[in-house]
Amino acid sequence: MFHIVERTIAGRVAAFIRERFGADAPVSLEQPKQASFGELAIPAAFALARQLRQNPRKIAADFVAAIGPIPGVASLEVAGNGFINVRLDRAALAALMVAGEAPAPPASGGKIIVEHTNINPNKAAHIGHLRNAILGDTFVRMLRASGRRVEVQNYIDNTGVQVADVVAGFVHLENKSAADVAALIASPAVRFDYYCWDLYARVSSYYHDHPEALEWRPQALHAIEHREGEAAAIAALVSDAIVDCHLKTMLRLGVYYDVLPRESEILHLDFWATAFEQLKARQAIYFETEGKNKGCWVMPASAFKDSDDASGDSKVIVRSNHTVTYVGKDIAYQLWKFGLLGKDFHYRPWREYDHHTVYVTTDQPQQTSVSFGAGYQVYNVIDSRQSYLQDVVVAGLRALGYHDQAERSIHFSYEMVALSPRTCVELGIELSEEDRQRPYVEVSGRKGLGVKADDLIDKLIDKALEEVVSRHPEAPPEECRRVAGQIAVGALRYFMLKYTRNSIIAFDLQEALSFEGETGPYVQYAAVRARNIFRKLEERGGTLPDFAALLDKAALERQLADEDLWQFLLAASKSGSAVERALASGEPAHAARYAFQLAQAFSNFYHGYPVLAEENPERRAFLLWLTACFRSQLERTLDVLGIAAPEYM
RNA sequence: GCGCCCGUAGCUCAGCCGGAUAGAGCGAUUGACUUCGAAUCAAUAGGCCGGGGGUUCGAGUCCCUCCGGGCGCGCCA
Repeated sequence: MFHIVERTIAGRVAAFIRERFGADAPVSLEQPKQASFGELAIPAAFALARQLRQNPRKIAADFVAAIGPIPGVASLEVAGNGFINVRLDRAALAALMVAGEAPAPPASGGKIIVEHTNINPNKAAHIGHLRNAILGDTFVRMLRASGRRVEVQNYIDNTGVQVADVVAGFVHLENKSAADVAALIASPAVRFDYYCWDLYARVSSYYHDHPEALEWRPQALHAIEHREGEAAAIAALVSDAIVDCHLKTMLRLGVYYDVLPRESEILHLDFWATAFEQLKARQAIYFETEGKNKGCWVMPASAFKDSDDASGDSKVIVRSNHTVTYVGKDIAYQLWKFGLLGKDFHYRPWREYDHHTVYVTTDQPQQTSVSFGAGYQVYNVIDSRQSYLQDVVVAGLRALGYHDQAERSIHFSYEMVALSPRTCVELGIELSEEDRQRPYVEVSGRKGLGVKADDLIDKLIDKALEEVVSRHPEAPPEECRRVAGQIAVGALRYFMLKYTRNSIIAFDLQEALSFEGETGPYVQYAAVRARNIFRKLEERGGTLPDFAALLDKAALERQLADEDLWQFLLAASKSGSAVERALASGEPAHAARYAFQLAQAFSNFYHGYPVLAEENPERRAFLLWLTACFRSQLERTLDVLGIAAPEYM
């Protein structure tokens, strides 16, 4: 509700600046440092001062004198050396809220594609993947909450080196046939993704000890690419089974996808050939005739680097053996995402969730009429280590003349998840003396180490279950387990979200398992307590008062004269504003922080104002109504973060 | 060597386009359960915002430089 008022004020101020000063300054509203300064501050006078070469304080004074009344605003005051502080009409804002939140507008605007997760389908997911998926999924939820149309893609590299290595392991180290692997997948006694996790580690160390074995890799890759023989059959079995494992893991966290575009279809539908023709025709790449890249098609360094010196290394797109690099395929894929390739996949349903179907690409024409891609804007959630390659992809678009699309290709980058030294020790990872001194240890490069996503979730659930059972010994076990699951997911999602994207997370088991302080469970607990007040009311045979009848403008005016109550209401009105801010800054962490602040405000309110014990009827109605506001905003914000509000805790 | 990121309280981090007295959580110390459940709340201590220069009415935020740390820079993906 608050952001609607915010928007009204910003619009009115911008219009006023236009007509009076003839300037088109963008109007931003800030939150004043202190609550006593009012609810909003307009710093516009500073920008105008520079333009008009006048004292900002004087401009602010003129401004306040001339602007006239603004709906929802009680007063404007000049403060500091040129701030204009806004005091809202408390009862007016509250009356809007009593009348009810305006219905969410239908999804509008161009389709936004968010690609995330993108795990190699050759082994179980680990904590680094969790950060990717949680970040991507939360961003998707934020976009949808603000009325954007979104399509979620999870790219599957089912023909790459990592799959090939596991295939080589099955063939050469384990002498398994496709039928053996199929039996392994079907066996209830085997966790296939964990099995492959270990096998992949074994293959890697075997390569290390027997370098000659490395030739297995190109053999497997060739077989997979041409769909020949046992190796190709095993590769298909492995990647399909592992994709199912990944989707199941992500489902535990409430992460869903719309479509799984696969590398195999990019190959077999000749996406690259089409992109290659475009790149050659527009001279975005050229055939190198000399130097170390002789015989390759390359993109000049000047296309993707700022420096104008041509000395930088150009990027090979097509190798001298005529095969295309990863970046080349990625350019083709990015073109498809914008509907610029002039080609499309075919699609078939892959799996069915609650009431949601995930589609997968196929090279065979289908009956279904679904379509994907052709987005207006594209977010690629990929860790920051790949920013160089992402730059090359965007440069490819630009070199083809697609400047707008290049602008709307956003590398939604984030830093890695490392482990804290003590967590390494706990997991039995040997550390050098140097590592022990570091704040964190990067571990994902060390094959077979690291923390599996499902293990972590299980550990969190066990811990939460202990706490739930100790508090509710009488509750049925399955119910406790469900609540524990919600708490575990809340803890994990919040932990991954509370850091801004380019902060390295030093993952610490103890810290992640802690349910106190700035955590998901803290926010969940606030939501539970808000709900409990209404449950208690019902248990005592009370009924919900008619808020609209009891809380007229005069009543709201009386109640909101209490500064603390006004601050509480204000906090509870800002969820829309917080999501918009998080979206604008591209930081889901900002939404997470708001959730925490809201929960803090409620806990504070909870202690200071016994709602049900209140005897004055108007006051009691108001406190109940405020509780309802807190409750709906807490639940709404948790939902945007992908965190459930449990029945009890 | 080149490019990108980071350096803020003992620890982990916020700090929105440059604005008012730099904020949280954890840890420490001290209080609050006969109350709508203490997974909570209140209070205290803790800061040369890595160093130095600049830009201006005004810098944690922008520019330069130095120091310290991380990550990239393949005809791997």
